[in-house]
Amino acid sequence: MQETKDYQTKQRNVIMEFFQKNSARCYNANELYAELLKMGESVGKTTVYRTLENLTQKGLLLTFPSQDKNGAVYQFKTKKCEEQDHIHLKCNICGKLFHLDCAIVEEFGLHLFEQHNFCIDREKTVIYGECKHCSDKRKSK
Amino acid sequence: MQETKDYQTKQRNVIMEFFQKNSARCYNANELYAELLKMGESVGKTTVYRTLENLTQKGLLLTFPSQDKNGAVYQFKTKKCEEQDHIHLKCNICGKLFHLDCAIVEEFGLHLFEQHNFCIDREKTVIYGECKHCSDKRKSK
DNA sequence: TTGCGTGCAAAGGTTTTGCATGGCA
DNA sequence: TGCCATGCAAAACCTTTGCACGCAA
Repeated sequence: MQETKDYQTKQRNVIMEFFQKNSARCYNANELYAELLKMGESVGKTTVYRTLENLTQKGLLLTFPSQDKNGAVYQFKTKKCEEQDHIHLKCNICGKLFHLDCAIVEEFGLHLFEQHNFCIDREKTVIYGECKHCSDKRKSK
Repeated sequence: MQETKDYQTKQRNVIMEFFQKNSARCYNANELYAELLKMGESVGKTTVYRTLENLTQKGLLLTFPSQDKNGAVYQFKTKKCEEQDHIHLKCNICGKLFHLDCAIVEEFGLHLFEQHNFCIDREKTVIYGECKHCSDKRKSK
């Protein structure tokens, strides 16, 4: 789509630092825009969008298609994400992302491939559900 | 959100019949609108949206959040979808939906729950990848 | 007849594009 | 200096809402 040039600009650095510091959760374009404003680091909304796309293409951010009406969300791609055989779990309630880094992923993928002729795309696949924290909270109410 | 009343209207029937006849793949609102037009069964776009929501609420359609920029996609919910312990596989290439109806789903869910404290949401989770048909086609090129 | 369903027009929200200006290398 | 990045305004989309009219029950 767009070439990946690489000028080191203030805006790009600010956004990248923001995601690194807040790597536990994901943000949509608006939230990011608002957070940057709050920090006094105003970045135009157009630039926010273009930077999000650019960083995703470079493999520095993960992009999740919107599950609600608030648009796609973005999250810092940690070292863990580079590891081959893991998959993402995402909590419907708190939105937190977990890395399922376990032999079962390999087993599951192999089973799908051998028994069902389906080759899983680990990058794109996200398993939705409820994490322990949110499930405990819900039950204690 | 919206109450689920149930008037039997021409538009609703047309849309429902369309999905039943084309249950192998999914359509977004625009595609559905265009297909109906092509068939000479003009249905207003507003009605298309409202009907898609209505049918989804009634459990007659599956709704998948958009993976691309073309909006959410909808597909007929076959009898298979009612069965408890299955999960959806979706091919990135042809868009076809498969039903993984196999003991491994139960195993996988149990493992996630017991070992990782994560309770999978089978309705919302879609496993993306490449189906045999598309993978064969790609390899033969 | 009652009240939901329909569809037009318009609004709302997210994301993209055109274009002049600014800033990195 | 050359060229990409930025950001404003405007456009392009998808989707929802308001409202008057149509139609099923």
